[in-house]
Amino acid sequence: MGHYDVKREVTDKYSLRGRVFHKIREDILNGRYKVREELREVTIGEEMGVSRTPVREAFRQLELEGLIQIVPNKGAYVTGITVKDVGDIYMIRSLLEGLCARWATEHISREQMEEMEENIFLSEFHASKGHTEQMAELDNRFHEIMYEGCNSKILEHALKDYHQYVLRVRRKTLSTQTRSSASNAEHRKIMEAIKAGDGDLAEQLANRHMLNAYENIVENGYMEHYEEG
Amino acid sequence: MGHYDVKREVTDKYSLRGRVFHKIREDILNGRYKVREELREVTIGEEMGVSRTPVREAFRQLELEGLIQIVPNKGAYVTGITVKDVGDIYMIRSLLEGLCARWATEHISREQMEEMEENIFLSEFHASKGHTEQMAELDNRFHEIMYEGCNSKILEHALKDYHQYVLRVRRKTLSTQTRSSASNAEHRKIMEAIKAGDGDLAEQLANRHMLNAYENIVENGYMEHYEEG
DNA sequence: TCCCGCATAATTGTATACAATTATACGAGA
DNA sequence: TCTCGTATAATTGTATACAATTATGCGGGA
Repeated sequence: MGHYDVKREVTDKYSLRGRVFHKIREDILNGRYKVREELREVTIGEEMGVSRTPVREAFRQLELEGLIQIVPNKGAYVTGITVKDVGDIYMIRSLLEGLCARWATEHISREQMEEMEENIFLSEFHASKGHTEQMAELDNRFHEIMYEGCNSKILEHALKDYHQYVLRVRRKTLSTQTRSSASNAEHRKIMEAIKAGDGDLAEQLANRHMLNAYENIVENGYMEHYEEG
Repeated sequence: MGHYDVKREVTDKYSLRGRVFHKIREDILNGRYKVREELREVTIGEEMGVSRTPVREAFRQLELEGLIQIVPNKGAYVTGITVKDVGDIYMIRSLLEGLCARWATEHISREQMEEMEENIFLSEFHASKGHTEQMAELDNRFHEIMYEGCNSKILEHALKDYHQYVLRVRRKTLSTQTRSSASNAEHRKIMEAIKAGDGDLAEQLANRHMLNAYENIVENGYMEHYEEG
């Protein structure tokens, strides 16, 4: 997990290596590359019209992110997210989102607070209309606002990382109306606790929010196509 | 992070990139390269008698480990840890080490348990002799055993990351006799809780262990030469 | 048929050449 | 003297060539 440095994350996209990195990452998260699939340097290079050099460098980064595994002199293989991994991540997130909510209570800016309120307002509107796509987008954004509002680059980066990592599962989860509405209600309560300056409550609610999301995933069998763990 | 992992860690050291990676890493942690110092590809390559290619790949890995920062088209700079970063990491670690201890209680293997007991035995021996170097090494190892024993690749990865990240501070901390002894005592209690199968207690103790370590750092001003946050 | 060994191909590891970008130095003009 | 612009050097980014390693296929022998 790379720490901090927002600047780089942007600039990176304009180098070939950065583009290769982001593309492979997306392709893995979107399921284009299957688990255990071997990624060849030349093949990917040809696909993107670049040489092996930037591809190799991207591989090294992807390995440290845990998305692929490089066996020396052999190749790069897509690592799978197991059912257990998803569970672990939700447990970890439960703790960290709680901490994040607590810190956000202390450090969130006026603008961020306003965006959060607006986010919930909009979510409730789209919920009443059944706009699942927008709701999913707003749900993601709610968490990002909180990450940014906690005033900790380290925690923000860690949470964004995990958030990304379980994106495939989340997309499915939020497509169901009932969970999405429940999620909205939980967001509102978290927001209100942050606004009221009640750090303990905010932490507890954010904590519970993650556990609820995970329970929903398990109950509905959204992980059925993941690896056994 | 599957079955190939161990092989790679070993083989890695016999590739040029692996050697470069480990050497730079050591040099940064040992303070040979100062914060904000620029690392040049050719210079390091010449020092080690290799070309830029393996050096560049090592840089990409070091960046994700958070030890250096690469500014596109400019260079690689040794990153500084801010005082706030260290604090944030210890708060995050407090939560995650707690979770790790709880999970270790449920999943630690017989061999790992034995190594943990041996670790504490040895630590106490070296403490009585005043061998600070060995004590620091054993302290690090204690945590790694717990990380490995929690049976979660995700959590293990995250904790090893943070562990490594604050290593520079830790080396100073553990060089003081008093904290080191206190740390030993806390390790023993954690180990006993794990062995007794008391997950709640193990979590609580591991939690407290991190907070104590952090308090010690703050009280003794070990972060005075770090960046302002 | 099965298994071994060797030649060949495919793939990764490293070095080098060249392109693009950024830093530096120096002189002209005010 | 100071500032700006340009030429030059230094450094990183990418492509390509070659070396080392690993995979593949085929023939011979039991």
